[in-house]
Amino acid sequence: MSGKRLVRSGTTVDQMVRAIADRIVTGYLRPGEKLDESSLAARFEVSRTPVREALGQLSAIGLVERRPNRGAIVAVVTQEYLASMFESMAELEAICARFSAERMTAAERRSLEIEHQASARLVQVGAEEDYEYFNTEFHSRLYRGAHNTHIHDLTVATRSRLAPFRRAQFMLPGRLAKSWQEHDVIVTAIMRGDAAAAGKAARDHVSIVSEASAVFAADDPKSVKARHGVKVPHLAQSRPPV
Amino acid sequence: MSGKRLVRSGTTVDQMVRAIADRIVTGYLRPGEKLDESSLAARFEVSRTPVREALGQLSAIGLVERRPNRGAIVAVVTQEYLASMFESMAELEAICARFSAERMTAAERRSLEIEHQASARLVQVGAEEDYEYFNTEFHSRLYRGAHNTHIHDLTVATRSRLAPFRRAQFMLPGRLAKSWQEHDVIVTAIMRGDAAAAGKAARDHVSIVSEASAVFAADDPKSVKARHGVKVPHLAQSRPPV
DNA sequence: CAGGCACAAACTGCATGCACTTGCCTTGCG
DNA sequence: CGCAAGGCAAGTGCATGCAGTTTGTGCCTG
Repeated sequence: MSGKRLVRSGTTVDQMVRAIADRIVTGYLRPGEKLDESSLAARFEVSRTPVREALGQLSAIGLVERRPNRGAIVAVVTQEYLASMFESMAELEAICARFSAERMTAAERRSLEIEHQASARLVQVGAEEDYEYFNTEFHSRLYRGAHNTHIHDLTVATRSRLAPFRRAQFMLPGRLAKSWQEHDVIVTAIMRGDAAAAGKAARDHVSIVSEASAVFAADDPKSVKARHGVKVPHLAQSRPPV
Repeated sequence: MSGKRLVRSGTTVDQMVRAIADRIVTGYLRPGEKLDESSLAARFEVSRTPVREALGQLSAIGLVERRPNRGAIVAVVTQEYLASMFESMAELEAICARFSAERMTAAERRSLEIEHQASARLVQVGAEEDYEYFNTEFHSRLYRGAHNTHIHDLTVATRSRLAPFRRAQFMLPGRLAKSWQEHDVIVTAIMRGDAAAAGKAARDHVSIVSEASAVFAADDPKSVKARHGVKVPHLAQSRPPV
């Protein structure tokens, strides 16, 4: 029984959405795990109603899967769907990088470069956790630098859905240096205003991450896709891992 | 009033989501319009609970906007955010077209070509409504042809959010012929397997539609509350972080 | 006469209650 | 011993009730 009042902002439903989403994105709740309304309600000391609404919203954005009359589970992502998300991510990042190369203000470019250089030290000392923070920040800058709110939203949403699978690559040796060098290519292209090169570099960067993570998919035949209706993933990203 | 929708599939909440989303996407409910829980509940002859849940889900996917303790309204899209959606749409369609050019099966290519040719007649006789059906079908084929479920989802979602604004262009004279010709460029590129050309053609196609529709945005807070003007630069139209 | 101020109506947000569905386990029968 | 039917517990889905908040209106005051 650790967290009760985790976040005090917003309505109870909002808090539930954040709390549950956070647990899914961070991997604390794993794909396929059952999400019992009563248990969650008891766990967070609220009634079932806000929990229900939260599950409905999470289902709408694709983080959980709801079977009518049969409860909700953390969305199971098939190998195939995971691959499609990584590929989408590569394309979305490529778009952001392209736009960033064309549209970032002088101030944005400066910040990007400065922060990027600052993170170089972390690579040398092998500060994984701290680097991760800079890494998240780096990508966020790219998304914002595109100066396109909707692309930003789509990218952030996709990124957060990939988060549980991305953490897999933490342990790969030499990843930090490699990541930094890839970032460096992107930054250089952006500073030059070379949209095409920035796009390509960003796409390649994600593709490499993808390969390192793909192993962790559950290639369950149960598909999370194949559903009707408007399904619009919209999820702002959660706080960087502390 | 168009009578209640007695769709028997799914739960009451699902029906509400579909019913309300439908009214928003088709423009029957307009941006800024208030969505009163009690009224909707009475209107559809259910209790407030499923209506509430539906509004929550629609809010999660961005179709409606919720102000805590102050009710829900159909999401108001600023000129700027609309532009960002159209631009995103162009990029997403470009991706789909590129992938389609590379990945469509022989059968998919054949169907695409056949249907496309079939719609040529409709242009000649000026059958707007019928052409619209083929147009939708055409784009859907592109999205599916990309063989990437997540990109498909993102694209469909974005498209549905743009639907209310897209309908504006119906009335432009000569649009049918122009649209068909643009489709033709895309089809030709896909048949050739020329990904780059297909992508460019698709992007241009959307861009043109965008110009025809942009006029219909509600960029000033005239019909809506002026309080919406308080916004942070980049997160102008974003929903509060989940 | 303008500008609050307070009260009231309306509405949202959450809790609770109840009916119905599902899955499991028992029990009876072949 | 296997299997099917029935009943039971657990859990979901929706309705309703109540408390807290917001908003509109009329009155009071300067």
